[in-house]
Amino acid sequence: MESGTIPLSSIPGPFDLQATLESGQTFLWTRADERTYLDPAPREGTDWYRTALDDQVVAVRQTGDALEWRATERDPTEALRDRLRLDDEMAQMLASLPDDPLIDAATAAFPGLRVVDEPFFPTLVSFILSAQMRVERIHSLVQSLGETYGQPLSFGEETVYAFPTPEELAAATERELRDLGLGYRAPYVLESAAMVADGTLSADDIRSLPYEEARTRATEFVGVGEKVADCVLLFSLGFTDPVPLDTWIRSAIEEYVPDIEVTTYRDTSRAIRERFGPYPGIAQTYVFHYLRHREALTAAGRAQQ
DNA sequence: CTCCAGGGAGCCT
DNA sequence: AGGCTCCATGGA
Repeated sequence: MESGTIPLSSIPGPFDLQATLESGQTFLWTRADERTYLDPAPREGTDWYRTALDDQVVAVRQTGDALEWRATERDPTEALRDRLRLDDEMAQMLASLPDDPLIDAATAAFPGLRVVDEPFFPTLVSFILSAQMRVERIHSLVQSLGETYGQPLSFGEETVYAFPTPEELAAATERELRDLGLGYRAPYVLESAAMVADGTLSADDIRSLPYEEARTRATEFVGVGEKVADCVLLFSLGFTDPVPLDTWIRSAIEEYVPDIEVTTYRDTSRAIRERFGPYPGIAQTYVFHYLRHREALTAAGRAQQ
């Protein structure tokens, strides 16, 4: 077992591991203590979060002045920098966001939240599952897929499962996936996994296109409409434009930006991106996380007084 | 019991 | 193109 630290001083701008991994962008990490999302972290830093990363198990936690890591085979620092976008100049990017009351409140509530850059296929499947599903349950199902179809990797005395490859998942049956609890999404996952496995549509096919064309192309996957396509582009393909228009963001537009008429996805997206520029996806990710937790934040604020 | 969840497919006009 | 309806499942 290897171990080491990444000093927070080497990361430009604020960084918040818990907010980054528990804000519904990625469902590939698990908290070692199995507590639920956004339960308070221990005093001396966050809990350990684990994932399978490049054929080894990596665990990270954040302390007062560093990211500590443990890995079964080799130093994962470079991979962590890529996935958690540790090299982004966050202070500069946050300062460049428009001066808007909602964005200001969201960035102030969780400074250090970063938009992740996770692998394409697990992200595609995760957000196919996300249709009409709570964040916590998406996480539970993604973990179940790993435990059922993914490769086991030892982590000390414990076992961590990699997310299944397209081939491994495409070999499942609809009956099995329905028994796992995927419901009507089971055939969507199977068909899209087969499309990736046989090369019908790849991450590179989508990545190379201009944003709106990429979004349309991604909807060729089964179970992927414009909203899910936006999530995949934002959280796994490096696009900074997507503003996934889910129920939270749509209601936020009606409440905070009433002059934007919510019509078609394309036109609403264009209008909100104009307001959220120059990094609409980052602004959206902050706003989504803030909206889902602002009641708790308000309650905590009252408790402190 | 009802209602709802980071929506999308299929079918209708 | 835009508007319906149905879709599984679990938790509040």
